[in-house]
Amino acid sequence: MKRPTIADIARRAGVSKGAVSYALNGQPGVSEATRKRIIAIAQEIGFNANSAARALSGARARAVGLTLCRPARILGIEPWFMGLISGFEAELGAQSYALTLQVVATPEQEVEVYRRWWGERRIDGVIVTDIRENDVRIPVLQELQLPAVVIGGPGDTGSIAQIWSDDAGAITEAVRYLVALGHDRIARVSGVPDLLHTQVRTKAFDDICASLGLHNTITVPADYTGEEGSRATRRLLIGGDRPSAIIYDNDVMAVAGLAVAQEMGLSVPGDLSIVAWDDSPLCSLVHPPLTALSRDISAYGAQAARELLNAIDGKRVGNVEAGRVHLTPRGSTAPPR
Amino acid sequence: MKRPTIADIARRAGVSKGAVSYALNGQPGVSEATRKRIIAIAQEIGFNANSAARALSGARARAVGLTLCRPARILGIEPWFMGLISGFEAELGAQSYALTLQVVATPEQEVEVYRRWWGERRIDGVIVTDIRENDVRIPVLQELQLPAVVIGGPGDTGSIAQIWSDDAGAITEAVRYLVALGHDRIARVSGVPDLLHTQVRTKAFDDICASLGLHNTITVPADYTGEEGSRATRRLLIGGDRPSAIIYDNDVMAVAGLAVAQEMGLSVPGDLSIVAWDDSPLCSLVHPPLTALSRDISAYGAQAARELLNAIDGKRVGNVEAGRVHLTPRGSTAPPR
DNA sequence: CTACATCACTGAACCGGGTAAGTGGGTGGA
DNA sequence: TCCACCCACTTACCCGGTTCAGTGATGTAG
Repeated sequence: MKRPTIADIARRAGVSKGAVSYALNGQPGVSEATRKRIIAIAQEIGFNANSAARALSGARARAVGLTLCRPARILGIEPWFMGLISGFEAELGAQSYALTLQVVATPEQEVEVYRRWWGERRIDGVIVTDIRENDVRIPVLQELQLPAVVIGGPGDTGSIAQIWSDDAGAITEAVRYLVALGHDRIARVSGVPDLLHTQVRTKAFDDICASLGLHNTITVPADYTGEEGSRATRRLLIGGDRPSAIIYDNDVMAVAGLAVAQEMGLSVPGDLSIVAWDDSPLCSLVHPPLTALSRDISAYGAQAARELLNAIDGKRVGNVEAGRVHLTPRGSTAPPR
Repeated sequence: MKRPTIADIARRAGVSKGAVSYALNGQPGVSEATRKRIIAIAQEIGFNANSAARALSGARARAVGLTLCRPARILGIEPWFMGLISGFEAELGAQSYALTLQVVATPEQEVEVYRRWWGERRIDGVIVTDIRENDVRIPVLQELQLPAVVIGGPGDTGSIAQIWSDDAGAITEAVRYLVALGHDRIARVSGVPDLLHTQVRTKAFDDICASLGLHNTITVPADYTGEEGSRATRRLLIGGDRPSAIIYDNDVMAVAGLAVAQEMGLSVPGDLSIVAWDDSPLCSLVHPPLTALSRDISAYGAQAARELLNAIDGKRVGNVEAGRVHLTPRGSTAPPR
């Protein structure tokens, strides 16, 4: 009925609770026979060490934190975060770390949550996403000496580890592919411009377009929602010199863009080619299925979790590039008519 | 540098740590002047009570758990879970409860996670989703006396609180609407048949169809993924007596179904009407936008969190019906040609 | 003027693990 | 034979809050 403690085990085994602690943690100080007996008793009565007591005596909380700072309607529909979370879990679960989640509205609130969590010793480290230029969270993490890994970049995060994928290389590949198909009026609908990875992508897009001698290129900023994706697409398509291909910074906006094109009577890919960034089941769900820049988001998350656990263990962690992004051609891209 | 404790505050205020505890928790036993002084010091040095110490001395862990038992690729794309999580957060955050998440593969693993979390005193209660008939988790929750609320139903959950929405009423409304438009060959692509709410919906669908005298009705089971949605739709559309309308148990399958229809050269809604269950931005993103059964998922989650907090406080919680489901007509439904 | 209640606090025990220091018995080497 | 040393434990204290049983000072009623 009452949840068992090591004292219960000690009593049943006829030893002190110190011995039980040594036995259960694989420490030296007990004989193999006693250890086995103690472990058997623990199993039998379904013992689980009280995490609070453990955390209190200097050990770890065995939990890491993640804050999500996007409106719920984007969090829900974008596969990105859930993919990431699944990846974390795979790694954290194996080490029996728990994941603590908080949805917030602003980066300032994220800072507050970090302070609170760390002050309460609720977590041993945090995973930081959606990093911005001069992100307010970085100095706080350093001040608190709170172990962390940043997903995204590369950018300036001081001593904090970073996991990033080669966004610049990916967008370069996408543009080259479209150019090879014969496109020369390529537009891009980007994510939130404040985010560091948006900036990296925009710069790489401008660079490759310039170096290939493309002039009618444009990046329209949006916010990852379908509504903004539609609006941006409409703006691009009603203009005089309408693009023959659009690259979107997420799958949701790409799907919205496809719907706008269809609504306007344009054929995809005949009149307009579409490339989505971050492939997801959504991309192969629609008709025509969308050509996309794919990466293994779960693996990305797993790697981030691994690095965070290293950082928590005091190991120095530097910048790590996660698995490659590659282009998955599908029905939404073709030579322009 | 070192995170401050109540002992630090006590020293600075020149009182005992007992007094500090009383002051910070609004307990009687200190004068207003002293209380204010202590609170000011706590603020100044950025004090946060160590959650482990608090949990250890009999109090709450101030955290609730949620396990998700679906493949990552569904979790990611379906807005449902993230909407629910946002709803939880709104309520939990206000009471400064944390949400601990675990993604698992089977209901048996969920049981294990519950046992471990509860044994470790990591959580004060759990939110249970995707309830099945004779769900293995129910007896365990009762055995452990772990506070819980079940989302979904209504079904037999013994003494455990339930939050449910009127799925039967909703599907009845959808069928009546389609019949009013002139449809008489209505099909349904359902979610995983083991889940309780799928069974509730299937029974309600069969009942209303029978009572309206519809005979060419069929429910094809699927698993919420786009692939299965496509497959089920294809099966329905190539048959001899093809349906003029299909109701899908989630948005993802509905979008997949739309793509299949388009791919087969059928016009939506001309040749086929489509109704999605659980409205989401995804439904208004595609072309034509999908008629859907809408409910406020976040509010649903918030209510569940509220009930769970009540259950944790030892208040008796019964079955609660969450906000209504209503039909949102959009471009994907029309009278059959 | 005493008896008693109330207030504002203090001191110490307690929660359940982790762990440094201590203890007694057995073994080995000189 | 004696000492040193190791093994297998036990003892006791620590972590940082909460809480209960005092305690001295003050107020109040009889």
